[in-house]
Amino acid sequence: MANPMTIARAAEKAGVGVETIRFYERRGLIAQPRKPRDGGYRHYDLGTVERIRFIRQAQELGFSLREIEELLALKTDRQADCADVRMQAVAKRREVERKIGQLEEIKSALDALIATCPGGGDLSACTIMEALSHRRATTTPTPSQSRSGNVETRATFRIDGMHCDGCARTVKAVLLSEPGVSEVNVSFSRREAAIGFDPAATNRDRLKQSIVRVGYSITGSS
Amino acid sequence: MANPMTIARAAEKAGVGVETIRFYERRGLIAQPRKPRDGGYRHYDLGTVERIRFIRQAQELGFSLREIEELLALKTDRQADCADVRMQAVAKRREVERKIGQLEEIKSALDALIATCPGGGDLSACTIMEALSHRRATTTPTPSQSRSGNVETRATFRIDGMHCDGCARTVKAVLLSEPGVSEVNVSFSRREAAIGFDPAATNRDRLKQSIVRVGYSITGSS
DNA sequence: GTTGACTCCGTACCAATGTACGGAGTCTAT
DNA sequence: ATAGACTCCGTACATTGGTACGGAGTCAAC
Repeated sequence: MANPMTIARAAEKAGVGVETIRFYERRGLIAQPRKPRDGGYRHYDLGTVERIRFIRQAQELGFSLREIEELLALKTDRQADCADVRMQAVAKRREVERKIGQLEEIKSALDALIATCPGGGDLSACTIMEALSHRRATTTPTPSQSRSGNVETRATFRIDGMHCDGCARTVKAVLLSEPGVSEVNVSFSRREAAIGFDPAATNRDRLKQSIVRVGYSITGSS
Repeated sequence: MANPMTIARAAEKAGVGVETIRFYERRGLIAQPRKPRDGGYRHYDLGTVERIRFIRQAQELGFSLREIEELLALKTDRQADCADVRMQAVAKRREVERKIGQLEEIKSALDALIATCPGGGDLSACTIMEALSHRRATTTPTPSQSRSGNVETRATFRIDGMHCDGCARTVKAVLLSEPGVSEVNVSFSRREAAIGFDPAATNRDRLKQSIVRVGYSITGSS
């Protein structure tokens, strides 16, 4: 072995800093290679470099180290199924979508403020400052949660990710295949699904999950 | 004075916790009212409550405490002009827009991953894990990767099953997530995909497969 | 056989935005 | 006058993802 890979070389190959590797080792994301028996420096192998690259790729997609830990655990789990991974990805997409939505709201609010601003002059006339002082929160109040008996219940979900009527049909079919669902209307144009179901046989969360599992996301419900 | 406003009441009026007020005081965002001469508890006035509300409103619009500090400084500055405030708002909007763009990119990448995933089965077949292990960073466009001396090759596929522009975008995202693919144009109206790729990294069959896997079919190629 | 680069390890620190704790003082109602 | 609630103050902790430092050991080259 002419040139064993020490930590700095591994870091370079993986595109991270030496301290970052040590940090990942402390976090348990990667195993710390054992020192050679005769002492001296640790030797890193390509598998570890690969693992670090995996971590960075996942980070770029918005996964946190904690989530990546789970992904890596799946990797070595013989029982693990591709569906597990897919669910993580779908959940993450939903999260990203939610964040985008929030930022869009912020942007509109800023747009509105900027639009009304006279653009100059005394601060006392500044509509932005004015607005910041008195604007009401945009956050929605708590909806009342009426836990019903076994009467037929209705739910409406706002769905993101549908591209066309074909997508809407897929969603409808999936919902109809769920137990306890009696009636479904999915509108592609309104991006929503209206569902009638028996609360004794299923619940909103199960319905949501069934939609998410086929690759769409729920951005609201009523 | 019947009922002086102590910190807990101020906190409640402002909609924050007591500790948060203390924290803002330490940060210098709000002044700490002086204790009455006879000792005892501090009295808060409505101006302070108003100021705290201002802070929270600005936070909701994405301003950091540091930025809010500047905004608040402007507030008491006789020289300050409305244009200063407006500039802050415009800068913040740009920042928000940039963040949205980044998240959109992440979302597309996730979309592509989710779309290619078989949705179940052994992990070794999981395209998401596969992609995370080998996906090239999106941050490095590296357009002139001509290190291999390979010729860029072009292919055009005729695709069946696309319903809308959303489908076309899906196909595009999927193709771009394939290794070796440098350029993709998918036209929904013409039902075709034009692809530029590195023949050393992939081939026409792999590209076709990636399209078929997400639910479309190839009816011709050139 | 020494110099310079690198590694090892523990620990401390960074940013941002709070939250929590503990002990002592104070206020208010009964 | 005493219980219970509240305040004051300083300090520590939480979260996320690393960076930085310092002293000691090790390796390779000249």
